[in-house]
Amino acid sequence: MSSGVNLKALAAELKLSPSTVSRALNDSYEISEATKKKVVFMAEKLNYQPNPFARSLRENKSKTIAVVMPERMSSFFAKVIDGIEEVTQQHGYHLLVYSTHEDVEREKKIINLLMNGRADAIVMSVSSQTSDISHLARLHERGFPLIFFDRICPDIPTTKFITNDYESSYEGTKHLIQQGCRKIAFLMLSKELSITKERYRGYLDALKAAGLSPTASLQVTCAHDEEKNIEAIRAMLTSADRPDGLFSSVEKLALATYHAVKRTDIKIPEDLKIISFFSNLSIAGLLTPSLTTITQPTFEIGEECAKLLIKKLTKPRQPDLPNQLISIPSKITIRSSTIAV
Amino acid sequence: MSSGVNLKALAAELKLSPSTVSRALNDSYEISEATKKKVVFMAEKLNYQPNPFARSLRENKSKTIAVVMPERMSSFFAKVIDGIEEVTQQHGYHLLVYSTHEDVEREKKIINLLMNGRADAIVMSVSSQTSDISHLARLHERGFPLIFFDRICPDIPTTKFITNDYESSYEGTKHLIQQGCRKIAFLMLSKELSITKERYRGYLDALKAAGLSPTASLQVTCAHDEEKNIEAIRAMLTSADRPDGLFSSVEKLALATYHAVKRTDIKIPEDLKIISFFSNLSIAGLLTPSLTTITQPTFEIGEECAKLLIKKLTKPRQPDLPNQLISIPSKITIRSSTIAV
DNA sequence: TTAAAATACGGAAACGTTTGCGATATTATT
DNA sequence: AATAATATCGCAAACGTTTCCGTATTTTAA
Repeated sequence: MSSGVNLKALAAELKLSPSTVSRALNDSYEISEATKKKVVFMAEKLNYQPNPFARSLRENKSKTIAVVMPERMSSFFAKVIDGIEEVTQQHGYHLLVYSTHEDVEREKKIINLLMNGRADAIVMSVSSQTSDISHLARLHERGFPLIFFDRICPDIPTTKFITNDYESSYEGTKHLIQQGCRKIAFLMLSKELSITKERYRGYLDALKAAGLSPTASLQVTCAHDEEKNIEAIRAMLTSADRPDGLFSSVEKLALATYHAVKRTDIKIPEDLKIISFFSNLSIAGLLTPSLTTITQPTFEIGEECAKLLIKKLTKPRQPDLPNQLISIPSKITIRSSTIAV
Repeated sequence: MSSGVNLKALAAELKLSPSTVSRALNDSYEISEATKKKVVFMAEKLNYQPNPFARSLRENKSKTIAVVMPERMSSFFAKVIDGIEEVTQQHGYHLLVYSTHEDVEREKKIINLLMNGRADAIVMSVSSQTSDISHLARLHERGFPLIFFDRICPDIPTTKFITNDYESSYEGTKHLIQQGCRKIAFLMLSKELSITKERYRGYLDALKAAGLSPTASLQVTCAHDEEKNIEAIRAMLTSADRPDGLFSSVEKLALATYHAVKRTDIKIPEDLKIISFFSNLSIAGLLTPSLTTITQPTFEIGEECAKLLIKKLTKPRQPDLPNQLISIPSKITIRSSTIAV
C-alpha cells in the first residue's frame, strides 16, 4: 500500500542503515550535512512517506486530535472546528470529528473508543443529555488531555473555553427590558447544560434588577425534535399570559421561534421582541425581521482550544491542562427584532 | 498511556501466551470456548483496549476514512457527513474530516498527506478552484480507494455519487418559465465545477425548449467573498436588462441573492422569482418570501458513499471501485419565491 | 605523541499487534 | 492397537519506525 517505499528500502538505495536515514530525515545532530542532503534528496525522489502508524506506535502519539460535539448542522460548531483546524493543521495534526447527535449513549461509546490512544487529545462540547459525567471523569483521571468548550463540565478540573454567557445574557435581557418588554420568555435546550444554567442566571438577574419576576409557563425546555419544539413554543406564545419578549439561549430555538410565529398572527417586534445567541450572521440578517443576536466568538474559541492543546502536546515535559475557565466575550448586534415601535 | 494494559500484560495475568489471547479476542476457531470466556472476562475486567496503531501497522489498514470537502459551514456537506458517519460508525470506522476552504493548494496538501495510508479511503468533493486534478489522479492510480460526491472529477475512473443535476435544473428552470419568467439569471460558483456544468446545461436546455435564449450579462460567476458576491448579484439585478427569474446553482448564492435584493426595491416574487439548490430546509421556509428549493438527498448520498466503501474495505478480495456515476434524485419543493402573482 | 573527546554511522531492541508454523494432547479412524 | 486427524496452544517473526548503545574514525587537547 501507500507509496510502497519504506525506510529500509530507502536505506538500501542509499547504502546506509535505516537508523542513519531516520536520523537524517529527523535532522539529527549525529548526521553529517553531506549525508543529510543525500538522504533528503533520495527521499524526495522516491517519494518516501513515513508510515504514520509505525511512528505512532513507537512514539506513542498519533498527531491526531478528536473533536466531539453534539451536532454537525450548526454554524456554531462548524465555525469552532474551522478555528481548531486552522491552528492544528499548521502543526501537522489531523482531526477526527464525531457527532453525538445529543445522545449521551453515543457520547459514551465515542469516549470509550477514544481511550485507546487513537487521538492525543479531545476537545469537546457535551450533549444536552449528559448529566452523568463518569465517562469523562475517568478519561481525565487517566491523564488524557481533555478540553471543553461552550457546553462544559464544571466538575472536571481541566481547561474550559466559553463565552461570557452570564454577562451576555444579562445584557441581552436588559436590552429587551429597555425596549419595553415586561414578560420575557426563556428558551433552553436542557437544564443540565452549563450554558443553559449560566445564561438562565443572567436572564434571571436582569429581570430581578428591573424589578420583574419570571413566569414559570414562559420557561420552555426544548428537545431534539424540531417540530415538537415549534409546537411547544407556539403554544407558549399563544397562551393566556403570552410574553412580549423572548430570549433564546441557542440558535436553533430562535429559528424554531420564527417558525412558531409564522403559525400565529403575532408580529415581531410589535407583539414580541426576540433576541438569541446566534452564530450564523448571514442568516440573522435575512430573517424577517432581522434578528438581534448575541454573537459568540466561534472561530476564536476554536483557535484558543487548539493553541493550548498544541502547546501541551508539543512541548516535552508540559504540565497538565490547568483547571481554568477562559471566557471570550460575545458581541450583541441589535437588529430589527428588538426595535421598539 | 491509554489504559496501560496491553496484550502481553493481559496474557501474563491469564498465564497464557499473547498469541492465544489475541486469537481468543478475535474469536479464532483455534481457541476453546472455555479459554475464550476467561480471556474475554479478564479483558473486560482489566479494561483492555487494543492499541490501534499496532493493529494498523500489522494489518496495514487504519479503520479510518477521510472526508475532504470545500467547506464546513454548509448544511449540504454537514448532512452528507452525518450520513457517512451513520454507516461507518456501525462498522467501527473513524472519520478524519478536512476542509479545503475552496483552496486547491490546501486540497493538494491534504491529499498528499493522506497518501501515506493514514486513511483507508477518501470520499471527497473537490474545491471550486480545482482544474488540475493530477494529485487526485495519482492517488487513484496507486489503487487508493477514492469516491467522489457532488463535485466530482469525471475523468477519474471511480465511483461518483451525485444528484440528478441536469434533470433537476431543467425542471427547476422550466418551473420558472411556467411561472412567467422570460429572462432568467444563472448563478454559479465556478465554471470548472461538475455541478456547475451539469446544472447550467439543464438550465440552458430548458430555456431552449421554451424558445428562450440566455443573456450573457445574467450569468454570474461568483467567488468566495460573500460581500463581493452580493454586490455582483445586486449589480446584475439592477442592470439595464434586469432578470425576472433567477436560478441559483448552490445554496450560498441564494442567500447572497436575498441579501442583494434587500439592498434594492425589487420584490420577490413579483419582480423576481427565485429557485435554488438548497439543503437547509428549515431556513428555506423562514426566508421572506419562502424559497422554492431543489432539495438534494444529502443524508442518503453520504450513506451510499459509505456503504459502498465499507463493502470495498471489509470484504477480502474486493475489486476496485467501479467507474460509475450513481445519481440519486433531488426533489423540488415549491414555495412562495416562485409563485406567480 | 598519546590520550581524550568529538563525529558519524550501524546493529539491534522496542512499541503492541497478528499470524505462520510447530508442538503437544486428545479424539477419531481403520 | 496403531495411526491419522483434530483441537488447543506457544514460539517467533513481521509490520515500519525511533532510539539506546556500541564502534570506528577523526579531531582536539595535553
